[in-house]
Amino acid sequence: MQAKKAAYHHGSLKKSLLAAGDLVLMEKGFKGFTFRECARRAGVSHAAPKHHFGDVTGFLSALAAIGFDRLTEALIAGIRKAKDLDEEFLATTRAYSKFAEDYPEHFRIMFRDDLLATESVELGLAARRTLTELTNVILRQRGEREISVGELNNFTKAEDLLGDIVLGWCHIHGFAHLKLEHQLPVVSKSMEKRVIRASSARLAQLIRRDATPDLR
Amino acid sequence: MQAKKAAYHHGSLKKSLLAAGDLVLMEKGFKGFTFRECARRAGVSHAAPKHHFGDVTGFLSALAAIGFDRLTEALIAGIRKAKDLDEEFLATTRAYSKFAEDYPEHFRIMFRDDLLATESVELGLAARRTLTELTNVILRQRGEREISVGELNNFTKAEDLLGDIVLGWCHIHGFAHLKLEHQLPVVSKSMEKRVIRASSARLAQLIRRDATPDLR
DNA sequence: GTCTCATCTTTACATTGGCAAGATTATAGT
DNA sequence: ACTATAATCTTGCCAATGTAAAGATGAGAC
Repeated sequence: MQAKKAAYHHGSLKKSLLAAGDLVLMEKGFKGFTFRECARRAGVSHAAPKHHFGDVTGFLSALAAIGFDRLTEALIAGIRKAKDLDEEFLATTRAYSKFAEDYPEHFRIMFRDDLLATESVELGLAARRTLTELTNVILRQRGEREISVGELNNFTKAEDLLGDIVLGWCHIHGFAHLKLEHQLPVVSKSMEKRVIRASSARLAQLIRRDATPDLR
Repeated sequence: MQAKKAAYHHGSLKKSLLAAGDLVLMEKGFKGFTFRECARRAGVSHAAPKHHFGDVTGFLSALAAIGFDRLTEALIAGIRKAKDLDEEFLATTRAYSKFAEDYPEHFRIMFRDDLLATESVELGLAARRTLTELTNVILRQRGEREISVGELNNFTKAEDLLGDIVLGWCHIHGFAHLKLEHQLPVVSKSMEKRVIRASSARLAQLIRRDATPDLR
């Protein structure tokens, strides 16, 4: 039945470990996340992961990269559904926040500089892909052309654009984070929805107004 | 010399443990934060903390409460230095972010719902004191009278005020968090300063403009 | 066909959080 | 003042963890 018997050399252990870690993170949370538990699920000894990820930091970095990729996809999917610029910024906020709710433990490790190997190129790339998507949201609000991941570095050097990115991202991220950690003064679900709708709309208007002041 | 010899009953163990935990958190970070290490520093056995804090969650909650108190103080101090409303919102953003930099590990556990005992009354109170301070920042921007901690519940029921709080807090918190975890596309220190100054100013203007549209 | 090296296992160790049972002493009741 | 009770703290224990070292296995190069 199973293609891979109990071979001494697993064959695709790295992938299996990542899949296991992904599940453990979702099922048991970061508290129950353990190198040994992941190894058990992958059907190997507890010392096996070392050759593929080094220490726990390296392993978490790989999982965080998966998280960023998933966030990027969630943003793209959310944006696609929006039918105009007003809706798009709100949709981005919602997609970002929904990701945090769907993958809370991923979200938490993704933004834990002390737990990650910041030199990891795949993690850096994944994070930049997400940032590129967010940047493009801002660029569309400003009525400017979109960019690719490779152009990100040049574009963040423009101070006014960076200002809008910070303005937008801080709001989006802050909302998602505060909501995830239950720090928002929640009165009711429906009110929260209206509030974030209004906030997003006002912020989007601010970005567009300042970007094209002559239109008003 | 030392007032308290090696008495079987420590006398003020709870305080000593909190002080020890505070130090451990700052010196070793959350990774090196250990129940036993804190007990060692307080000069008691490894099982002593249980009677005062139950499990680690309870202990962390107490430390998080200290963090919120410190944040509240930092906000008040930062706000005091500002000489007008424009500066005040920027000062709040800076004070909030500076706190995250000064006490990164506290900041991290303060916003980790899964690690804290959400039923802790002292933690809840400390968090509400911080939120009250932030609310008052918004209220002053809107030209309305300030509130005390006890009034917080009533005020967050007003949808337009809550909208402004969310707008302001998400920006302030998002910036502090993203900066702490090194996710902001930083080009240079000076540019970052200018960017956050501009962002804060624009947001403050937005809050004031919408609150008093007749003044424009 | 042999050699080399990456991959994986086994064993070992220091450390952790939590539990349980015992020691000590503060406090309250009489 | 004496005693009982409860709170506080210690000791000893357990299963589990991350990391390191040394050994086993087998894939691929030559």
